[in-house]
Amino acid sequence: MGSNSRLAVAVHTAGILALRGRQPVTSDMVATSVGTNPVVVRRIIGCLVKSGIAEVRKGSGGGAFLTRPANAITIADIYAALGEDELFQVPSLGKEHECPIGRAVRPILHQLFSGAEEAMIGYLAGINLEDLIKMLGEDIPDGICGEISDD
Amino acid sequence: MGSNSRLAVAVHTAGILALRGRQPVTSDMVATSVGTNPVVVRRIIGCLVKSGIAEVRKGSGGGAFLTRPANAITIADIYAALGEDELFQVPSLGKEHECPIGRAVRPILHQLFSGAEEAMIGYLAGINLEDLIKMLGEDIPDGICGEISDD
DNA sequence: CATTGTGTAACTAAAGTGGTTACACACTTC
DNA sequence: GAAGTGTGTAACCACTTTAGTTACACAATG
Repeated sequence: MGSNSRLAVAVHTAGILALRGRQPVTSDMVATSVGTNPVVVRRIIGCLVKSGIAEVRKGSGGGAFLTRPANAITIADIYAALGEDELFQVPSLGKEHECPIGRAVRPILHQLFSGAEEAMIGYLAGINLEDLIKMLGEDIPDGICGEISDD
Repeated sequence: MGSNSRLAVAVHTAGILALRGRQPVTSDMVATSVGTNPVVVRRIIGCLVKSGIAEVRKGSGGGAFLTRPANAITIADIYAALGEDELFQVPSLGKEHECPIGRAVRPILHQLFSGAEEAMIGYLAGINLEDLIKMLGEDIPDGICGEISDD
């Protein structure tokens, strides 16, 4: 694709985990809700686990759940968990035959782009999972895809 | 690649045009400075022209030049000129078998992601080509890759 | 009219994602 | 301990995007 829907899947996943509290959620359930494959979800959840946002219990009755309360997890945390490359790349040049302007511009571009990325991350840092759930509003159903309601 | 170095090329290109003022710059010259192919540069310049930032004169002695003073062109203008997709995509789901949460989450994600992109663009809008040139500092040489100095 | 430079098409190559299948391993539960 | 459940991960395919390159027609200068 080239286009990143990874963050969408990750936020969606984390949102579900937040809704379910300490109830473990299987990758199958999340996949059904997101509309993708369980393996795709597991790859994302793996990122969340690696950065300490989520935890996974294996075996029967297992699944993933958040390690922190929803209001202690920002979207920026989730973004960082994915470990994406920089938004904009500055192509590296050959060492020799380089234009002096070309050489001078590159560090400026780096600075510029990292500033832009910071700005974006700053925005994401201002929203946490609890906010997200609140934004979902009243129409949150009790079950994920009708499969489960609660114990 | 998947990674966007297009913005880097575009900003680099626009920077050179800004440095050269009304002197037309050929795609060959820019390509040498950027370290890429003239065609790649022409594709980028085409975007700049389409959005009114630059103009192109064909034929001998021709090339591209900016239509506005450098301080009237922000990096956000250049970013917009490229016509990139949204930074983060929200995957579209099949219509039927959709989880109610899945359905509720998608518009929230859209809102979230466009907010993030706005934040980034806002940052880019705060920097114009004149700022960029100033950042280059004193070590701006007089020529692009030593080929030309001035008329 | 010759030269120069753009615009564009066409093709190749490389990389990232998503989707899928398959299977070993861990953990729970009985 | 045995069975069942769910994860982790590898392997592979399909698709998309981008960069790079060659080639050539067309426009404009001089």
